[in-house]
Amino acid sequence: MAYHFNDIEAKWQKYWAEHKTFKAKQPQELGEDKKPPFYVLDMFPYPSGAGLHVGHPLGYIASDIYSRYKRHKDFNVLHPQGYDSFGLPAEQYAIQTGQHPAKTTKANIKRYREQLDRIGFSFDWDREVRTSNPEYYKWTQWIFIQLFGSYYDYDEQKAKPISALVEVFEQGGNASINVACDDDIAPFTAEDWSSYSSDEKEHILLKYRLTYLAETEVNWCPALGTVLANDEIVNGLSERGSHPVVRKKMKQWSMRISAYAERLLSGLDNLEWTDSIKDAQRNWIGKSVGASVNFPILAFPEGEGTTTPRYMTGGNNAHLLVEKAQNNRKNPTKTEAVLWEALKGKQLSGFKFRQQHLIDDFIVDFVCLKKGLVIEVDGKYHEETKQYDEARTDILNKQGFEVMRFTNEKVLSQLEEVLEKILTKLESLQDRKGKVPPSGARGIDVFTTRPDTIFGVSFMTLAPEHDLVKQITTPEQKEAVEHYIGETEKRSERDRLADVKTITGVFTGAYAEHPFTKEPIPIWIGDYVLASYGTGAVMAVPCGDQRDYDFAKHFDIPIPNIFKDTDISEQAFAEKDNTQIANSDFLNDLPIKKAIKRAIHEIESNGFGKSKTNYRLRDAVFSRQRYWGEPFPVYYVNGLPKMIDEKHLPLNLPEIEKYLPTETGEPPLGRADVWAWDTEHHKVVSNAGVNHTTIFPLELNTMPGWAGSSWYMFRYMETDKRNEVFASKEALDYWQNVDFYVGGSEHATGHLLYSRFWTKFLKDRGFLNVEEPFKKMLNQGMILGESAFVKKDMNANKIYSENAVPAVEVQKIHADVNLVNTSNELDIEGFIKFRPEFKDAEFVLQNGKVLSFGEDLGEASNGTFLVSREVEKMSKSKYNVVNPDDICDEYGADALRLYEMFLGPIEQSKPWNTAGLSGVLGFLKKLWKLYHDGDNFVVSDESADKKAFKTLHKTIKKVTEDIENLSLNTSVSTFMICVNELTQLKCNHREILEPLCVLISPFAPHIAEELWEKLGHNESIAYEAFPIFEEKYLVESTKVYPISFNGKMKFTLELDLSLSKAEIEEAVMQQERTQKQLQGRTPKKVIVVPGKIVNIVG
RNA sequence: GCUCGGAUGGUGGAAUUGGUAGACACGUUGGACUUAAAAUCCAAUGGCCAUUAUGGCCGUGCGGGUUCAAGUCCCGCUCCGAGUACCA
Repeated sequence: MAYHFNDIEAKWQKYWAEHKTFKAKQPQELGEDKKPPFYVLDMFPYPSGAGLHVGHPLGYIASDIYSRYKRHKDFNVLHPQGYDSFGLPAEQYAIQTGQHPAKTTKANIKRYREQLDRIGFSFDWDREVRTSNPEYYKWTQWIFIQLFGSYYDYDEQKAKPISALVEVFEQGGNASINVACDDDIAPFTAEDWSSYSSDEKEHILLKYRLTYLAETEVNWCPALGTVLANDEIVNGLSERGSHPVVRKKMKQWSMRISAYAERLLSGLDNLEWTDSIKDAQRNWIGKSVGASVNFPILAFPEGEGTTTPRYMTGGNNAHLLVEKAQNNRKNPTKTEAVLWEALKGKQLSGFKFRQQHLIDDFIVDFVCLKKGLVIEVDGKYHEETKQYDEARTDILNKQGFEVMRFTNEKVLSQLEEVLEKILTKLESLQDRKGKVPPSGARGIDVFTTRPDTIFGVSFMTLAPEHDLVKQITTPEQKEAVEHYIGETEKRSERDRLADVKTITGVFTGAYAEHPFTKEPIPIWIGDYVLASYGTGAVMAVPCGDQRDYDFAKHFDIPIPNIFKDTDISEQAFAEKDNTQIANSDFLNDLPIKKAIKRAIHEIESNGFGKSKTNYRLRDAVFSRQRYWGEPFPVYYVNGLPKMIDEKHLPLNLPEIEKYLPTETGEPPLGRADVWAWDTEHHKVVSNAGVNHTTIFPLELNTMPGWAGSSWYMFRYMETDKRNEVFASKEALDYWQNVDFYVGGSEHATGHLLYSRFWTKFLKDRGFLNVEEPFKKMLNQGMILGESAFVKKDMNANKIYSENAVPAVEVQKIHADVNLVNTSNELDIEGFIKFRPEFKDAEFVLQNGKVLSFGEDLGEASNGTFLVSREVEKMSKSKYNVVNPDDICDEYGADALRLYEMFLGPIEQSKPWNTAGLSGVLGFLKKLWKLYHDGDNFVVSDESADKKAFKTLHKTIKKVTEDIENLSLNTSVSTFMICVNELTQLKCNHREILEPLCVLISPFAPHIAEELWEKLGHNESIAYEAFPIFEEKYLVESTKVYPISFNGKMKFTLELDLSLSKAEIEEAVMQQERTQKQLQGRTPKKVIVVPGKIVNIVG
């Protein structure tokens, strides 16, 4: 009787579905049966319109094998499946066709289910979830409300209800709390708090909630009326339609995931995940330890009042002159000294003068900034020509300064007269115009991981977007700075990052003061500093940081060296080991690690800053301007968000006519007519009713794709009470978390991070009792397609077979792989139907024969047409998609399952080759034959011989180990070897074939069930005990020793395992072949490893 | 640049702690069966040189090293893949 896989597979798939064979038991159903739970989960698919290709089931097959194995091992296995059914493709399809996304999603799911069912997965479909079902997203909304109602306490490292924070505020304000919050919160006392209105209180609380509304910078495309993700922008234009994109601030919901940075990082240590995924998360979280330091800004001189014009009047190159000016001050000429004696300390009728002051790119001798009067004396520093003096005066005039010049002689001989002239002039002048500096800005906070290099600071750089930039920029530099900011705004963040080589920046004209040396430090802006990381400002240490170094070189900023015995003439010295600090006051001669500690100590004890840990992880924007997503359970009262009461969930997605944003740029939900919340009747009502007293507008954004997928693993745990709870306590206590998770590694920093975040949050608030969602994870590789190409003459309508290409320029064109057989022969007729544009083309066959349209293409067998093959990602656009349905039709589901496993290590990417399936199909046929004699099922009840037992137990051992290690490709090989050996032995004994059937059932469940039934069992094989390996069947008395000479194996020799080392050596040396190899030489050494090898050296 | 993987026949891959490199398949070649094809079965298949042989030499990306013995361990490269990126 032949192996009719189609009938067998259909029969058992039906059986499993009817008997609910794979239904997992809830704890209360277990009764006496105290099976331990085991939860195996696949990352649920997004049901796309394209259906499944042969690459998709790879992970599902692996997890299915594992699930079935665990059932054989007597676990209560939970192995569910569902659909991540909200998402962009359905919405885009809806925009194009007007079809409701729910409709297409439903159709896609139906198709997915049909395809999945054909492969024989042991899913418990009773627990299916769909993220777009209101009964599911009710709980996604519920979790959002819990997040809104929570804040994060850093001291306790957990989330707590917001009501606890209100109590803290009532008792002591916000001065001494250590909680996660926005960074722009003003301090307030308990009295302040009680004096606030409830709206004010709400505004403040919003800055502490774990999900909050905030102005976020987004890529806004006015033409498309939507926000674009970074990868939807190419060269500053939208990918679709090439419309301009601008950075725009929008009110968006954000998730305060940054609060969990430390726990997300430390939690990784205990997970059985691959190092590469853990590393990706560690990088993403990006913890760096260092210090935050405050650099005071010199813009606000003491004692001059707030009406005084700016102190800083230097130009773009002024930083180069600072040192010179200092020198000049220290070493004045005689004339300067005399005049300064008379001017300093507001002696001259209370007018304050400064000496050797920077204005634009000049150092002027004296200046009264209030009146804008410059006094210059001729001396050793002014040997310039008259022309130069005039040019200089001209520039100073343009900057709003009057210039008076006196000769040395005049000052020395007629000081009184000079002073009088100056005073007269001063009194005749209006106050110089200047912006009033704000009182709030006290300095620039920077974050550094290298506080030890603080004495190497020679400038500071702010991100162009930094709030302080506008405040500190001097009038002289205003134009340059504004121009620069304008230029950077035009570039998207991504472009900026891509173009690392070009060094750009501009001097603000402002100076900060070094906290230790009190020296002025020029403040620049540059786009190599990111507003989004740290404080958006850096203390630049060019000798120790390559980017600072490059910037300094480019703008000719000094590069002081603070590393002992290092050469920084070519590049910065960024190493942390084997060097000591120099030119750094109290840090001199300290090795770097000690210097860091000392520097932090000094910074803290002087009040310049404090030690700080910084994380790269940013809060996640949670709003999308889309239709096909979860609606927020939020309505707005006076612009303040309010949550809909939990009792009234779900808030269903409204119906709209078109799925595009509105004409006014609102998200698609802005098109809904019935989208207002009636707080009296607790229901959604028409927008017309909005009165802002009882009826309020609802949120128009929807949640992002990762909302629903961040908690679905817990939803599967519940069966009955799905409407009352997202999962009952009993169920959560029993199943705990996912024991084994299977999916692609592309979710390393998305889904896998967000679900860890939500799990931790739900645990903090007592809704879950596990800290992590997924204990062990397997990341399957991608199955690649073997694309087929024909070669077309670039200049003629001629298409060539692989080996018939003449010396002309050709172009490769994809041919659908379904038109190519396993020998790479193309079905030309099919190709013309597939690409009608070539219906008039000539086809040059392998033998040079030319076929063209009109001829009988069936005659193509007179010569073949071959395609060339190339491995590419499997995708519709490359016409290399292989449909699992076709494989099931032709080879069977069991063959498909075995083949996908047999291809290679599961985590590795590898090309699909349909031809290879004949190997596994042949194996299944051989397996089938073991149980049959011709057409009859024949199994002997006599006892099997030793060899058969040895083969069986060898197989049990290897397969058990392989499944545990997830080396599923080698277990398929092992089965092949086993069946080959048993065939050789003509073994048809029940005591061998029955365990073999169980052994193979996780891999090829249909054939196993069929054979099991034929063996006389009337229950499914699914819960049979897995065969246990017994050592005794493998015990050997002899070993075939490889005998090697100088490490090279020359021949083998079978020897008794009981022999001692000496006996083995003797036996080997007696061999004629040994003597032949030695050719009369005496071996220097003979290495004998009993049971392994003999090596003769000499 | 940084982080993590990887490189073995014509192809996918095996070799779990250093111990017979190439398991198991695909493909190819030859043969049997057949009117023929399919299916099935048998044999060969890393390269080179031999062929009277149970024969010799070379072989796991490249160059060194450790060892009786290296695909496996160490040092230095090259190339490929993935992730991430001016992270201060």
